[in-house]
Amino acid sequence: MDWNTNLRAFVPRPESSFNFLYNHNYDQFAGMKVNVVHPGMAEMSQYGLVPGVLDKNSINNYGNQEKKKRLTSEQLESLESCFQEETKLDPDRKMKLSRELGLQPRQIAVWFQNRRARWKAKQLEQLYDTLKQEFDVISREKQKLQQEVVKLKAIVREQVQGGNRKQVSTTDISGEETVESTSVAIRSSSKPRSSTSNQQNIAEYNYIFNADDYSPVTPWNSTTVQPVQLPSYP
Amino acid sequence: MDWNTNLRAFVPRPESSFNFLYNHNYDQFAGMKVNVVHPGMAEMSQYGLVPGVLDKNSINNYGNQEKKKRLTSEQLESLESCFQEETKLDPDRKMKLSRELGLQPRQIAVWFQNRRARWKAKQLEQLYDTLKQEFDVISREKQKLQQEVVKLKAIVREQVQGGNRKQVSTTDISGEETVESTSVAIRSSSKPRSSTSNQQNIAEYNYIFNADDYSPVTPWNSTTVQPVQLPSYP
DNA sequence: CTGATCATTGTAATAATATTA
DNA sequence: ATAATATTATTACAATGATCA
Repeated sequence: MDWNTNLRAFVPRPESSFNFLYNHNYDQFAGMKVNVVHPGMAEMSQYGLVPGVLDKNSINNYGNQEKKKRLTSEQLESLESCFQEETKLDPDRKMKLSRELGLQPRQIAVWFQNRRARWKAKQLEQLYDTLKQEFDVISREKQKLQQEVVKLKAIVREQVQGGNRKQVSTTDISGEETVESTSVAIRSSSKPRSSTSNQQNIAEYNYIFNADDYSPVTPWNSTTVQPVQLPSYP
Repeated sequence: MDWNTNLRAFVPRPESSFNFLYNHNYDQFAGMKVNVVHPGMAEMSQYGLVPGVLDKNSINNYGNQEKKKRLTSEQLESLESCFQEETKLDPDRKMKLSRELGLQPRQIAVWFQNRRARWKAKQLEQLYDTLKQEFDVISREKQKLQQEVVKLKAIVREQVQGGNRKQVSTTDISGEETVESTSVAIRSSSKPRSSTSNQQNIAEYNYIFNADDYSPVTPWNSTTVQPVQLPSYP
């Protein structure tokens, strides 16, 4: 029952289509071979007419000195455009690509897998950049707010003092919970490189607005940009 | 540390902040070509090599397909500790390790290369996580400040309007610390869930008080999350 | 050496199929 | 025959090893 109800949620929507670039590797000795992983399957057409292709049902058959890797630029183009449409690879397209590009289905699958992995890394990098920018923005906004709060408090205090008939004491006001004077140390973007944006950050305003006489309240040094010690590599 | 110990019971799904990048819900008619699934390439894989005694993975010798991969935990330990001391690998240590671990010098070098490269990636991920946390924190702080500003302005306005007699009720002020409604529009690391929740309340304050010299503090929703696009990776 | 790739190994998840109570 | 359970095949992904430019 329902062998198909499961529709994908997610659908990232590729978009952006500047797949120019990504074209290094102009064949020349291109392909000419591919590990024939399993001969049983149909086509295997493959330009692999080279001897020694025989194989052994075993998965690996590096027997022939041709470990020729690197797909041709044409193959990459196709794969790439397909990937843009959909990062997932359904059996249909896999076989289609397999035939069209003369690659083993397994290779198609692997390529997509690796592609997704690489994409994830890129995504991460991009996410980091945007987050960083937003962080900077919000940091500034917060600073302004802090300044504003200080000013407002000054005004209030002044008003109160100016009109002594008022009952409100300044302590009542200053006793408010505040998050002012929180050190907003902008983590200097130490992210290695950013092919796209990577702006020379705004590391200079590391100072705190330092709300005058109000208690700092929670030092909050979460921004301890630890130098990131070496390994662990979990 | 142990970051791997080959014999681990498998790390229970990484669970990093980037899971949203994946579907983790395979499907898409997993079956489809049921039937006719050639049995041939069963993978009786299993690397049963004795640690330390393996030879090289040089271009596999005739028919002697050594699929051996995966270094033993012992080898990894050594490599790891060496890496801790120095991420670079000088010829001396390379040879030393080669002998001690029974691996080709080339393998040692490769391991170090990969280790260095992959360590970088991990670093970025960590950076992201920490930055995100900081972002969340600062978001909340900003929220509080906004609320505080609103209250302060209300107070000021009240004082001004109230003229000489009007009093500022302390309750207005004291009630200010209960600003726990901070469901800040934080960029959640999980899927781009739009948080169109609160954060509208404080909208009108901008003019209740001639903000001439008081910084408006810009848009309140500047930190809303945009659906990240597919980065087309080139 | 670094970066980018291709590929393999080991797990987990899941759906269709086969087997069993 | 039917529901529960085991099996099988396939897909996804992380971690790695190794190669190429």
